[in-house]
Amino acid sequence: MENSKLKPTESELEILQVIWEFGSSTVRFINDRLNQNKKVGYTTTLKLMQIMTEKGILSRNTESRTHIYSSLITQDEAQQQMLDKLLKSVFGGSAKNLVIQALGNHKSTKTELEEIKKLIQELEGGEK
Amino acid sequence: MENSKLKPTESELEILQVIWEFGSSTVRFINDRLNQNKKVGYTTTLKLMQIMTEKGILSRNTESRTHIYSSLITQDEAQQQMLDKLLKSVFGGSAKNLVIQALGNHKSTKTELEEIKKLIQELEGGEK
DNA sequence: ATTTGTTTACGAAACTATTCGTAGATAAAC
DNA sequence: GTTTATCTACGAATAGTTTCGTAAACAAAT
Repeated sequence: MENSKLKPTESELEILQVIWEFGSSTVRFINDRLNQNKKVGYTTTLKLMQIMTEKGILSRNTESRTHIYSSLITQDEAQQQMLDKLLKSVFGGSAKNLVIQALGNHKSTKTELEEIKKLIQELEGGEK
Repeated sequence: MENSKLKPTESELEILQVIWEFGSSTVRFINDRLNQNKKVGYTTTLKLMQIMTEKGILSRNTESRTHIYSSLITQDEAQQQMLDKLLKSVFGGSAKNLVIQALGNHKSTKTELEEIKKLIQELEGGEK
């Protein structure tokens, strides 16, 4: 309920992704990771992470000289929030359309499809 | 293949949504629509639509004094593109996770769920 | 014809996001 | 202990987005 309004920017999401995948990290580690995809200066990443800390997206442990940053928002929260936004802004609020696009255009394994089917069964059971 | 790189901003999406829903429109019409949700000046909307035209997101018919704007990108294209981005940036590329979140947290009718199940059947049939 | 209203064009202000250079502190290497 | 490398802090430049005021052209109303 606290951070319900937080919407990470593009660059901030890239940083969050690293933390979500590898856990709390240093600026160095994250910057190295980012540089596997595109060139970005160390102080750029540092600055971004400092800003994110001010915004309440990250927290940091400053005990040692090299600070260690953690995410204050879970991947789940971010997923939920951004999905909501996309749903409203581009899919006219229809989850069905979104799901159909997602399934239709991105290969999913048979196992994955089975899992989704199972979920649908449960949902159908739960609703009247 | 032309506009594959176009990523509409927040405000631009709001304008596109109106055009997608009602078809080619004037600035006046779109601005009135937008003002049903939030206050926004006429010239603000005008300016945005002019910029969108420069970017190649909209085209316009200037025969009469009151210009008529059309979208150069379809809702489908926008959906596909933004879904891709969301998938990569927040869902680690897993369409399954995205679908599960979408279905789990947004009420869908039984009919909708059936349609999705049908789609999955087709997909399973098509794949080996 | 004059006033009033509507439209486009233009420019610039306000705000946000992104980038990085420089300086100073601390640690590591020698 | 001096040099070298690494780190944070800070400020500022750049770029992108959003906002709107003003002016000029034109149309409608009177």
